[in-house]
Amino acid sequence: MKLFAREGYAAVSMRRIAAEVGVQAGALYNYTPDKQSLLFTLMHDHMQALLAAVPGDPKADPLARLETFVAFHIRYHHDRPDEVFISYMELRNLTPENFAVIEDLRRRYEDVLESILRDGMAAGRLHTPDTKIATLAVIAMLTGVSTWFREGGRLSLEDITARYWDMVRGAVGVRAQ
Amino acid sequence: MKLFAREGYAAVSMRRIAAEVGVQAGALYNYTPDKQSLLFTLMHDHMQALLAAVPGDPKADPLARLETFVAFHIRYHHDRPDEVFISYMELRNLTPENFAVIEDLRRRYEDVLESILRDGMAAGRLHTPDTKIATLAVIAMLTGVSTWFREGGRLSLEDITARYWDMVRGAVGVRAQ
DNA sequence: CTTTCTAATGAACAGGTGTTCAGTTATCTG
DNA sequence: CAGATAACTGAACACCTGTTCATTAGAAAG
Repeated sequence: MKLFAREGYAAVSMRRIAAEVGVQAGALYNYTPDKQSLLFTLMHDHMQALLAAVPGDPKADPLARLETFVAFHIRYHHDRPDEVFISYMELRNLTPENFAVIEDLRRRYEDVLESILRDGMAAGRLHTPDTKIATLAVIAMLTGVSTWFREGGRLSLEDITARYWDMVRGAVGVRAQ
Repeated sequence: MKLFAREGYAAVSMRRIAAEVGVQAGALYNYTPDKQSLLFTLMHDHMQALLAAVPGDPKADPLARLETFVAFHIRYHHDRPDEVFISYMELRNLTPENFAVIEDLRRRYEDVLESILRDGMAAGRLHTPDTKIATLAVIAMLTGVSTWFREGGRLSLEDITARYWDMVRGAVGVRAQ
């Protein structure tokens, strides 16, 4: 995972992976049928864990759920930079069948946010003309944090989360109280 | 560019590039000193063209400039999917020196948006506690369009641009008139 | 201590990698 | 037309690629 994240799937050889864990290349094939499965397993495990971890209580207040989602997304992605990086960068190195599986999991994650936005609309707590577009925009915005945030900078992750919560509220038309 | 965008720098060989343009691999070296320069030139040209094309009249109304920037970013990136994809995905395949050059150009592009936000704040037309964070959030949000937008879908690029202009306004705290 | 089972090695396979360069072919100039 | 310049080929270099497999080493069980 470290090597794939740092240098990319195509640029890392099985021999390098083997050296990293202290064996010869042949030994890897006791654990994976091939290199492709290695990549797919990393991405699949990550997406499964993401879906299992995302909080989603349909009975709670939509705005509270939205705030929870924003904080969750930023924190979860921040804590797993390698997994996140691979899952966004190495999609094109998956076989079509494997790609379809990951795409489906990703869509299900997006659906969590879109449900929140739809419930928020129904409850009149927010106003956005297109919940699908808003979902994609919010996720792109939040995921962007992991491309530039580094510990020890001007702002803490809590500061960042507060700023993004402001921006998300504005973007999806939450009226001031 | 097509091959790098579609399959990735590391996965494409000089022989494949040569075949694509109808020559032998050796002939490519009449035009580029090495493969790395090929990648760097693509990215460098793209970033230079982007910076040359971005509209930025400092005397105009900040809100009008912001709307222009949003429409420009979406349109410009939509029209150059391969360049955009390479410039975001292949950063790690640049040598450190080349990476620094591209990073600098990217920062200069971000500065264009941040200037607009700062002027908007000074003019009291928008309200965002951190223009740097807002800049990164807005650019991530807008760039995300090119990862999912396909011609002929439910919405036209003009529809999308209108929705994103709504969301950007909300995100950076533009008060309703 | 021997047998059984698991796990790792290291060589081999068939092919691919970026890059160089002497030699050939094509194009342009006078 | 000949001469000069430019462009391209194709072989070569030294090495790396994912994957397989007979053989060896290590650990667990009886």
